[in-house]
Amino acid sequence: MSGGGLRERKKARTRETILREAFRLFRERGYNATTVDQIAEAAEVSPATFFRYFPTKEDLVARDAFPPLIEALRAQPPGPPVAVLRGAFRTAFASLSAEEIAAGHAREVFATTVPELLAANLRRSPGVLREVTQILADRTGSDTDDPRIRNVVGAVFGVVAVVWLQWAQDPGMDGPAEVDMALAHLESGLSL
Amino acid sequence: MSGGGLRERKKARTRETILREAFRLFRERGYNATTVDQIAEAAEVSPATFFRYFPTKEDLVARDAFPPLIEALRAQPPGPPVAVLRGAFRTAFASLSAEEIAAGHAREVFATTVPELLAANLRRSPGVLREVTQILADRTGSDTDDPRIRNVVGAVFGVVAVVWLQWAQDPGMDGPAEVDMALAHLESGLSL
DNA sequence: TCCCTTATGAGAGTACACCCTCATATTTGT
DNA sequence: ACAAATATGAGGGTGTACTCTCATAAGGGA
Repeated sequence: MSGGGLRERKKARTRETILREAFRLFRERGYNATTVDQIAEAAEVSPATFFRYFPTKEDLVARDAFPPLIEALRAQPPGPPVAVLRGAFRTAFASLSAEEIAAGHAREVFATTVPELLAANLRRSPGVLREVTQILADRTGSDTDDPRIRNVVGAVFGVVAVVWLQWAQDPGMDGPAEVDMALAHLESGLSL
Repeated sequence: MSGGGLRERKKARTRETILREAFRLFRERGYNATTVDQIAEAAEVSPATFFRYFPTKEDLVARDAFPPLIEALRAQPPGPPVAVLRGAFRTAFASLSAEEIAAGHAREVFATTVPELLAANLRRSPGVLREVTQILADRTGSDTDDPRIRNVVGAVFGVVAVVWLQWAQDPGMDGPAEVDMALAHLESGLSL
């Protein structure tokens, strides 16, 4: 990871500096109130350079589509779809270090706090939803647009989203554990 | 409703003209590619006047938080939460005319297509979720932050959202009916 | 009819994301 | 050590949402 020439390392460091300073400023004065010029100045690069690293300001916060989930989903043993998805979430979280989860959470807090960022993230959600739906359909041998699969995916992600929202507001919460419990609840038919 | 002085009527007409022309332009050239100046010109008002009617461009598309749902929810007979929510959706849709549903759908298509608008709509979603959660908690006599209620709300809205997304892409679909079927499926434990 | 309130237009002005160009500095391969 | 490739800075430029001010016009009540 630390390999590559000096150029690569400098680029990576610049990139991290920009990210770090940007999030610091976001935290201090909010996303909208922070201008690109301010971020550039704090990171000691020119505004032009900022845009060479991040095409848009939103890209600072756009995260990748949680690839571990897809991978974990493929590796799940057979079972009812909700259980399979629950297992996938569990496996995916287990594959991350505590630091990774914490970092992801910090970013997530922004993403759920600032609507513009939420939208930037959501922009790629349909793709994830489709992919998950596709995998589940393949596994169960049903059609891709089987409404039942669609409903399962919707319900699961709805539950996860709601836990996520709550986690963003209550940092003391154990997010992954809470997700698992919530999915167990869904699995058992949302009983009271 | 058509009462009031001439002033009121003119204002209402101006407002509708702006909305109509704006959506026409959006349809023709897209949301981002349509400037406020163009909308103002098409509606034959000055740009300044545009902003007197709509504080921001996004407000053209921001819809109210589907008030019929809240109302219908309060009026539901007692029962398990998922069934109550399902009934609320059914009642809410029934209270709307076909035109209203179609208009809402058209607007929805924009809202799911253009990220900026998605953000504008999402901005009020947490409020709706909280309100629905609150009502359900009151009805069942449980605490507002009872995870079970939270999970139910998440699952229901997740399912509805997924149907909604599909509806936005397939205008031939009977949205309300599909929502009802999907919620019935959820109610029965997402069986395959 | 006269006055008061309010809506509008005109137009200049601001803020900020994002682009372009070109000169300079830094790194890499030879 | 040198040349080619590339990263950066400086700084000017653009588009567009949104604001402000002020003069004019239009509606409403007496």
